[in-house]
Amino acid sequence: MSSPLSLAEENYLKAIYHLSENGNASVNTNSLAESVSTTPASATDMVKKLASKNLVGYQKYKGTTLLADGKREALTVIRKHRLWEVFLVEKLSFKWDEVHDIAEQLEHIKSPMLIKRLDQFLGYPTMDPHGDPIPNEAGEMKDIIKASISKIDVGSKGIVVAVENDDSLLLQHLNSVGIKIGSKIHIISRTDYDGSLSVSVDSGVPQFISQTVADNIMISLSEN
Amino acid sequence: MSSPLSLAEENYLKAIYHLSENGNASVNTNSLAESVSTTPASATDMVKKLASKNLVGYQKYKGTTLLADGKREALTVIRKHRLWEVFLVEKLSFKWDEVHDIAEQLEHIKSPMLIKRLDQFLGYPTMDPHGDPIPNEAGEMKDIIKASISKIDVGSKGIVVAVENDDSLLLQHLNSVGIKIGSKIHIISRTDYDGSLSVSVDSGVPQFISQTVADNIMISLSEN
DNA sequence: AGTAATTTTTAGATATACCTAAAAATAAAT
DNA sequence: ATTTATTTTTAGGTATATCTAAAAATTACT
Ligand SMILES: [Mn+2]
Ligand SMILES: [Mn+2]
Ligand SMILES: [Mn+2]
Ligand SMILES: [Mn+2]
Repeated sequence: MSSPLSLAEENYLKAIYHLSENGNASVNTNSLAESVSTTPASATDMVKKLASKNLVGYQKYKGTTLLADGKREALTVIRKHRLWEVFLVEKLSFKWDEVHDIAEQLEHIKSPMLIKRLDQFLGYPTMDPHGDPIPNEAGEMKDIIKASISKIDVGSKGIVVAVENDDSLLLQHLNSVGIKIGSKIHIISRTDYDGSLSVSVDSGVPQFISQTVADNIMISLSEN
Repeated sequence: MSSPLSLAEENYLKAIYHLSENGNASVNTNSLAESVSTTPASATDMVKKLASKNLVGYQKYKGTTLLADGKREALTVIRKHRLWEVFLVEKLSFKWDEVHDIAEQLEHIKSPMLIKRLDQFLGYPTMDPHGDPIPNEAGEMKDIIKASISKIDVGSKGIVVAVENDDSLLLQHLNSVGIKIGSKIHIISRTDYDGSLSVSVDSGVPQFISQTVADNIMISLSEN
């Protein structure tokens, strides 16, 4: 039916998806243009083309919304992007912050079979190295909770997505415990009396974390 | 210095490399056009552009030759293509004959680090799943010998690249021994008296192969 | 050598995805 | 309610990589 999408079309759909907070809100032309690093004039051109393919809804001066097909395409690209990021970090030992640009290229490879096999090879991950959820083939993804580890159930596993304090003493301390953005955290136990935690970092031996420190560590975990 | 090559430019350079038998001979416009599935007019246009970038030598009506820079670029693309083919077969369980089209896309991903890491992840392979040699970072590759397993030293390992006989009884027999195009063969021992062999197929238990059968099995192995 | 066949190049167009500059519509401010 | 500022669209172009049709050069054949 529809010709395969070009790299540019895929990037626009993905940008619209992100800017519309998961495909709900309407996106204005200037933000879209900025998001794909182009001019508003070019964005208008592209949005018209996407509208003619029934991927987005568009009315002059009124913004752009994803239609069902466009949302599906966007989620497919996001799925590929995040799966490749997992591959790069888990299999090729890239760091958390080195993978985005490579994934921006890999996300456009066209082969449903490749993605199926990659997903299997990676053990069907539900979260990427940045703590963002990976859509399944149907475009569904688990809800992701982002919260301080001082407020999360014992037994939970997640990825450090932020440290809410740039005190260099704190950062040095985290360094000594091996906690950094992208670390995998497993909450082993909590002492109710003082709120201190025992956590495993990147599958290592349990580490003691005081509540003061725990308050600053934000992790991302998928519900269920 | 030079702007990154486009996908089209990379494909032309690769085609010129293959058509010129490894960058030596000169390539005529019609074959080049056919090889990249385009018209001779388009090939002429592209060859002019590549010549202006000093990647190929070109004189009207006299054909095209790879220059040093063009050959280097071609070999980089071929290296990437073959490494990705190994990845697809070894890690994602694709069949020998399913990987080419996907590798045609993956070969254009731009990231020297990615290829370095991929190479390491794969254990620095020297041959792709089709028995073709993988150039190293400097563009050098091992010589590949293609010969019948009845004429190859005990201890050698290689990949089945052809079966020189389409007798259905032979093919059925090979099937029962698990030998097919792309199989990894390890020659365990040879009985001098009748030329029969004991070989391991895809790292399995040793199999008995008579000389009559062995004569028909062509494998590809890297010299060293 | 002269003609015919083939190969290759040029000329002129098309589609994609950009751009700048100007016009039009919408939103904000007085 | 005007005026002003911002956003968005249109108009007109550019670069890449294609195409077809026609011209030119080379090669092959009597
Ligand atoms: Mn990313
Ligand atoms: Mn990510
Ligand atoms: Mn191939
Ligand atoms: Mn190959």
